[in-house]
This record gives sequence, C-alpha cells and structure tokens, in this order.
Amino acid sequence: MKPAVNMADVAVRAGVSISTVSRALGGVPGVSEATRVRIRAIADELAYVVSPEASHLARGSTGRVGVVVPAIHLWYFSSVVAGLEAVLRESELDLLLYHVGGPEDRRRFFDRLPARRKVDALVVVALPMTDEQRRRLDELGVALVFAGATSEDHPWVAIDDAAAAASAVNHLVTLGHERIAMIRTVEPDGGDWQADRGRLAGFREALQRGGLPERRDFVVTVPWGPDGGARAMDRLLALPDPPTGVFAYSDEVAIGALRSLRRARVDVPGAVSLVGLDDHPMADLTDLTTVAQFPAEIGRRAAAVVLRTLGLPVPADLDGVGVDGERPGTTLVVRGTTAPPRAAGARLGLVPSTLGGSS
Amino acid sequence: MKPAVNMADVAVRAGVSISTVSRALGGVPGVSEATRVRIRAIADELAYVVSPEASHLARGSTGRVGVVVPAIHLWYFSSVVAGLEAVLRESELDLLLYHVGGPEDRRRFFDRLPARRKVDALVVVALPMTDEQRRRLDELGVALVFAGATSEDHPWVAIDDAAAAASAVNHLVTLGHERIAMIRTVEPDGGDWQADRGRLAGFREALQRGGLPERRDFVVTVPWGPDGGARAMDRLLALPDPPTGVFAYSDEVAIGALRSLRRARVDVPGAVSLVGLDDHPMADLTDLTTVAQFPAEIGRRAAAVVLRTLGLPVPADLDGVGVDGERPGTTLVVRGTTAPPRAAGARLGLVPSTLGGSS
DNA sequence: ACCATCCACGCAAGCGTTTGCGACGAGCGA
DNA sequence: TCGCTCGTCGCAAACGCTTGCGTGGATGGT
Repeated sequence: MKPAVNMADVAVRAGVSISTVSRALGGVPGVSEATRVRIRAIADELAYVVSPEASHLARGSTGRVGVVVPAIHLWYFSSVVAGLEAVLRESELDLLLYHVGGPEDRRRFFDRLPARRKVDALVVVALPMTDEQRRRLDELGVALVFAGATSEDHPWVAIDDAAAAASAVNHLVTLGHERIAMIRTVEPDGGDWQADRGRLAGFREALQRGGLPERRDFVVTVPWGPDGGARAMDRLLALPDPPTGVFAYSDEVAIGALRSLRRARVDVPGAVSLVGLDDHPMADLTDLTTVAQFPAEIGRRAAAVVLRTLGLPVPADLDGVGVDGERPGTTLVVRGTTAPPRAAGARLGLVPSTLGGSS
Repeated sequence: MKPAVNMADVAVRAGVSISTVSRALGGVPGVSEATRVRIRAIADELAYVVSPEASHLARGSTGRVGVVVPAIHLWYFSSVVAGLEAVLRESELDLLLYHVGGPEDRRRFFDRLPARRKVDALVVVALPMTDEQRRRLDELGVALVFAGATSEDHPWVAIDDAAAAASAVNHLVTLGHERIAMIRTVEPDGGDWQADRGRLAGFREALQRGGLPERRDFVVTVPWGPDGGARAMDRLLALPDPPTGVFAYSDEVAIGALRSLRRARVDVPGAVSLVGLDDHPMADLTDLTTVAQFPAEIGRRAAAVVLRTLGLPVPADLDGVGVDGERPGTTLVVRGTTAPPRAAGARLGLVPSTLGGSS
C-alpha cells in the first residue's frame, strides 16, 4: 500500500548521499544547480515526497496551524475558515480544525489542550474565554492569533463592533427614528460574547449622539439565531409603544425578527424599520438593510498575521497587515427594510392582508 | 517557550526507562499497574504530552484524517465537516481541511496530492472527478471514503439523489400538477456533479411514473446559487405556457427562484408551486417546501466508516454503519410553497397589485 | 605549475517515540 | 531447597529526515 519510497531510495538512484537529496529538495544552498535538478527529476519520477513527520521531527516545527471555532456550520465561522484556508494553503501550511462549542467543550479543550505539539500557531475565532483560559493558551507554546475578537497581549483581527453597530443605529437615527430598540444575543450557557458587548456599546453611543434616551425595555436579549430574533421581536411588538426602528445583533437574528413582523402583519419598513449586521447572503435575498462585514477577509488577514508571526513570507496582497490589531472595515448596506418612520403620531401600521409574503 | 519536556524527563523523574514510560502512557501491556499509575501522575504533573511527530514517525500512522471539500462556507459542506469533526474528535483524530474549488484547484490537488503522507484517511466530499483522478487518489496510499457521492471501489456515504428528487417531484404530481419543470445546476467550469445527474434522473422518473410527458424546455440549467435560481425562474416564466410546479436542484437555488417569482408578482403557491431540496435553514424561514437531507449526519457516518476502515472503535450510536455504501434517508417537508394547481384551464395567476412577466 | 579558496558533497549526530528481545527477580511447585 | 515460569522492565534498533562540520576536488590567481 504505502509507496515506502524514502529519501534513501532517491539518494541511491541519484548516486548521492541522503544529505544531498535533503538539501536539493529542501531548497537549501550547498548543492550545485545541476545536481539539484537531477535529484528533483528523480524524486518526481519516483513520486517521492518527504515524510512530514520525519521532517518536522528533525526540524522542530509542524507546518500546521490550528483553528478553533465555536461553530463550524454557521456562515460567519465557515467564511472565516475559508479565508484562512485559502492563504494558509498558499504557504503550504495545513489547517487543523477544532470545534469547541458549548462550555463543556471549552472546559475540555482548555483542560487537555489537544492542539499541544500539533501546530505551529493557533487561530482562535471569537471564542468566549475567561482570563484564566486565555492564560492557559499561552502554555501551548505556539503563536496565538485571535480573530473576531480583540486581545491585549496577542495579535488579533476583528471589526470594530461598536462602530459597526453605531453605523447601523445611526442610519435609523438619521432617518428620523426616535424609538429605537436593539436585539442582543447571549450564549445560553453564559460565555462572554465580546461582539455582543461591543455592539451594545455602539448602539448606546449612537443613541446618545442622536440625543435619544435609552430605554431598558428597548433592549431585549435572546439566544442567538432566527428563533431568538423572532421571539425578541414578538416581545418588542407587545410593548405598549413599540419601537419604530430595530437593530438586530446579526442578520440571522434580524431575519427571525422579520418573520415575526410578517406574521404580525406589521408593515416593513412602513411601520418598523429593521437593520441587521453581517450582510449574510440571506440579507440580500430578504432585502434586509444591514452593516456588511467580511469574515473571509478577516480569515485572510488572520492568516497573514500568522505567517508574519511565524516569520514566513506574507503574500503581497496581504502585506502591511499589522500584527497588533487589525480592523477590517464594515459598510452600511441600505436595502428595503429601513425607511423614515411614519408621520409623527402614527402608530403601528398594518399591512393589507394579501401582501403578507410567506405564511 | 516550548516546554521541551519529553519522555526522557518523565523517565528520569520516575526512575524508570523511557520504554517503560512509553508503555505506561501508551496503554501497552508490560507495565505493572502501580508503575503505570505513578508514571501517569508524574506525566500530568510535568504537563507532558507525547510528541505526535515522533510518535507517528515511529508508529507509522499520522492520527489525522484529511477532508476535501469543494467549498467551505456553504451550508451543505460546512455541515458535513461539522459532523465529521464531531466524531473524529471523539476518537482523538485530527481533521485536516482541504479546500479544492475550481478545476484549477482540482488539477493542482490531484497533481501534487498535498495530503500525501499527512493523513491516515481521506474523506472526499462531493468533489467532481474524472476516473483518472479517482485512480490517482489511490496512490495516496490511505483509506478513502466518499461523502455526498457514490463510488464503485471505495466506501461511500450519500443520499439517494434520484429518490430524493423523485419524492419532491412526486409531491407535485400528487397535488395534481401536470406542467412540472426542474432547475438544474452545473458547475460553470464543467465538472461532473454527481448529485445533479441523480436528481435529474429522479425528476424524470417521477414524471414518468405520473404519466407526464417530459418537456425539454422545462429543464433549465444554471450555475448553482440563488442568482442562478432566479435566472432560471425568469426563463421559465417567459415561456408561453409556464410550468405550474417547479423542482429546484437545491434550496438555495429555489430561494433565488422564489425571489424571481415575488418580483414578477406571481402567486406562490397559487399560480406556481416550488419545491427545493436540502432543508437549508433558509427553507424554514422562507416557508419553502423541500426534501430534507441531513449533511451533518452524512459527515458523522462518513467518519464512522473512516474509523471502521482504520480499525478503530466506532462509537456505539454509529455502529452498524455499513462500509460499502451508506444511504442516509431524506424526508419530504411540506411547507407553504406548494399547493394544488389552479382549476384546469387557469393560467398564470397574478397577485393583485401589478402586472408583469419576468422582471 | 603551485598554492590558496571555495564549492559540493558525505558523515554522523541528533529529533522523540515505539517495540522486539533479552535479562533479571520473584513466586511457585516439587 | 532448587529450578522454572511469569511478569516487569531496560537496551537498542529503528522511523525518515535535517544540519553542523569536515574533506576532497576543482578553480582561480600569480
């Protein structure tokens, strides 16, 4: 089964020593160009590839980088991973994927540190962590890079959540909305979701700048996801004086909210304007106004930081990516779910029943 | 930085030889229980973990399985990967992710076989391949498992695309539709997308069983994705006698089609019924009738097959998963986009507001 | 034509584990 | 009490590659 052809075979075939083969194939100086070419040819012919295990053992590095995500199948994370993979692959680095979901997973992960000795660097994507866990990561003895979250003592790549949220909310303010709510999300099992804190801060900041009061009942917190968004919107609609503008933590939450609005036959954006954050593909499809972020780009930049940290060459188009903190931009995408509020005094407007979209 | 504590350190500390430490930690017989416990304690105390590189070098296996996907960030693939990761992790196997996108990527992948010597097994997820490429994979010298596609000479896990499609189309037939179309998808760069062929076959089969003629203009082929779906539906609507029932290759295509229908103000399901395939989260949100498949489960089973092939213990809940060909089931999920066609003779029904063909 | 340089290359010592085999002591039966 | 069998453990040889150091030959200068 296994080809079982190793460097020695190539060496014999080429009539040189193993060292020379190693140097020739490894691109290390100390071999004449002629020999190098010849050896390469023979290696090709024999379909030989160096054993990474042996090579890494001798060299001391693994050629792999670990990526830790709290969920694999969600748009944001899978996009970050895609971005990472693309640039890591160009640098011949392999990507080891770790899914660390709930708190139980996290406990296990930080307890056993399964990535130990298996990777040269670890990219941690938006994983809620305690300070102690952060410290524990240092014991991995590998380069650490955070994506989708900031860090004090490690390089990171993350959008400015506060600014992104503020730009969403400010859009509503500018349209003339005065009763603006936010749908927050929490991890059901209580992890510290950094992005949520930042977006809440941005929401508040935008309200303040707009000279609007902050109402406690206009901040509802639900579990992440469309269902959460739907429930949150139900709660908001049940208020005696519902908001006319709503900012949702993310598009997937917003879309749930949209479903509630449709079911309640509330006119969007006539009676209620809705803004999300992400620019999830679904946002385009549902004509949702949102603040776009670009997770694939976050992944690419995080990978660039990894390369730089490891002292590897960084692809030209990613050059100049900082090491201490990268802030990819976000942009407001205005679509059909936002509009100026109804004339003052108007309350919830109902849609003529036929036009109710789905259900 | 690096702890640099190896087996020798543990051995010294325990006053035994390296061999004994290896055996104790590796769970190999030949060490008294007392020594084993003592060594384990010391290893823990020293926060020692065996070097995978060295271990694998000596042992001959890598403890890793490669996963090749044509796209990382799409729902189907990321879900399969999630399923794979979950069970592989339980078995202490690491998951190496390879993205092989367009034909250029494929050429490179099969040419260089980057996974060579790096994994014990390779799971190939729905990757279009030529026969020669399939053969080339054998040269990897590792266990091969296909997911989301069948294979003649390797274990595989895949739904019965024909049956799934047939159940979707049959649903339309049963509702009384007689003019039924299908939206197919092709890879723009011409890869052999096995699922598409299967679903087309299922479509035809169901028509035949229903005694319905097959019309060439009722099979439109577009690039995968919502945009493709939208364009396909535009083409269908432009026909002199449009179909009353449409089966889309997948939910994401169907959702694009739905957008076209809405824009053209065609009543759904009044004038046109639409069925997708996948049960993508978006399907629920858009109230789309569909045939559900469960990619995470496909991933789990594929992982089980890997384990079995590798001679590793298979988790109890995945026991009994066959080795030669696994067919996870699919189920029809009826939602709001399908209904009986209008009374005979009725043509395209327009939603009250505006007239208009395709937008 | 001679000597100093430099370049190509080979030697061998690791890198950290696993594992077959041999050795040694303890426990047992006779 | 003596020998024999088991069970525990150590020795040393791989596993396949990298790399510092040393050597021989070709090269250049004079």
